[in-house]
Amino acid sequence: MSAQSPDTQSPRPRIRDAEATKSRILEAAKKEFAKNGLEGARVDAIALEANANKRMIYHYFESKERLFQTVLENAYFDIRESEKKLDLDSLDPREALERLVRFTWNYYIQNPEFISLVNSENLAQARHLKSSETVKIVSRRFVGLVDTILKRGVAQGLFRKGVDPVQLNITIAAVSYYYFTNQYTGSIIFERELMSEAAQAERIRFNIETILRIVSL
Amino acid sequence: MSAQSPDTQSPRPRIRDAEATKSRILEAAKKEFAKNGLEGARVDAIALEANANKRMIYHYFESKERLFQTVLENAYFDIRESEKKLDLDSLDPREALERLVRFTWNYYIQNPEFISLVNSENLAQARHLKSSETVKIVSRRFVGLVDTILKRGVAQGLFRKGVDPVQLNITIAAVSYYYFTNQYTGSIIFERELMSEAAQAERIRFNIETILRIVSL
DNA sequence: CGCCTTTCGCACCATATGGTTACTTTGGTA
DNA sequence: TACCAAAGTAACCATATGGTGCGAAAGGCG
Repeated sequence: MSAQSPDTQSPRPRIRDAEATKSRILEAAKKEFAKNGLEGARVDAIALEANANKRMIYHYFESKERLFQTVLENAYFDIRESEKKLDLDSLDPREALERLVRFTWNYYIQNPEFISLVNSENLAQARHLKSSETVKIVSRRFVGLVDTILKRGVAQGLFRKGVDPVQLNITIAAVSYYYFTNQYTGSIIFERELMSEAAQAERIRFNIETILRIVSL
Repeated sequence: MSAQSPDTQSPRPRIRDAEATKSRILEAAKKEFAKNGLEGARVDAIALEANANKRMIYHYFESKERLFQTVLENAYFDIRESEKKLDLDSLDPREALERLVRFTWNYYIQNPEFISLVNSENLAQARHLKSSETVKIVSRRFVGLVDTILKRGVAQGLFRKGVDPVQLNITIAAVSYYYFTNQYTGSIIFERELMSEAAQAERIRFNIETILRIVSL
């Protein structure tokens, strides 16, 4: 990089961009909260990582707690947005379920912060989510997704009747979520490298089979 | 309460009981770590709850980190001890699986700290468990449990062949564990009281059915 | 009984942490 | 172009926190 000016100590002109700064803070906060939990996360570390001044965090987000809340709400919003793009209604019900199971897995892989954030929120007894209307709204659509698939499967004589869509939903999340969130203790207890490519492929297969067996006649 | 003596400020004679003190500290630590996580837990709070002096914690356990490690190892030891008492080998394979699923559920209900401790340890990337030989040993027996049931089921023509006992083990834990650890966010997202007696009974039923469907022919 | 190891308690420390005060700089606009 | 609200910075603060130094008392043992 060449010298921009012959200044003795060019105090690089501060760029004013509120949106960019906010977004850098949010990204850094997501990382830090995910890595160290709500209590373990350090506001100074977030400021540093975001390349922002700590004061800005309090300026835009009021407190560490509220920053966490914003990060969490965004995380829920993002996963539900991704689900919207799945277009499951055009698929055979069995394939739709399989795609949903695969999607869940891949989302956790690509967004490892999500699980950790949710864990932190549960440790906090969901006190940040209680007041969040957005999360409730986006979640409703999500539950409807599986319900529709189930109904279509039953109508086509592919699935058995009486499967509770909420229980199925929970189970679809559970079989992937548990695997990831307990990957460290799991690898020790089962004396098996759970995160290798081979192990992952095997687990996805098993999960798809599990979910299809739940709904099968 | 009557005055025990006419002393001006009877400094109640200190009772010396190392084992009792250690055990009170461990119990208090389990509670505090489970409630607030490894980072959120406060050593002062543990001392207070244990009715012990903070100095004793460092005397017996060296550091907060090592105290956590001890609590965690004990927790794993306890759950494996309980499983030993299940006597699954005398049961019909299907009933053995059902009993194991029920046991897992009940254990989490009766020992809510367990899940939270394991979550904390995974946030810490299992760094406290890595050096623990005891955990590895007691875990081995645990995996063998399901393997035996599966083999017996296959031999009796009740279960299909080729089910990986580790995958099944993980799934048995997953369907209960996820439900509990995400009970707070879950109740919001699914807009349903997940911890009512009725909801719990329904979930146990669903879990048993899920596990039996995985192994069925 | 007197000794001495172990258990226990108080006061204290260095540091880290969430949060704030007070100030400077930027850049859109009247 | 001068103004001023908003964006940004640095130094600072009160407090909480994990961890210790050191002395006192308990009680088993010779």
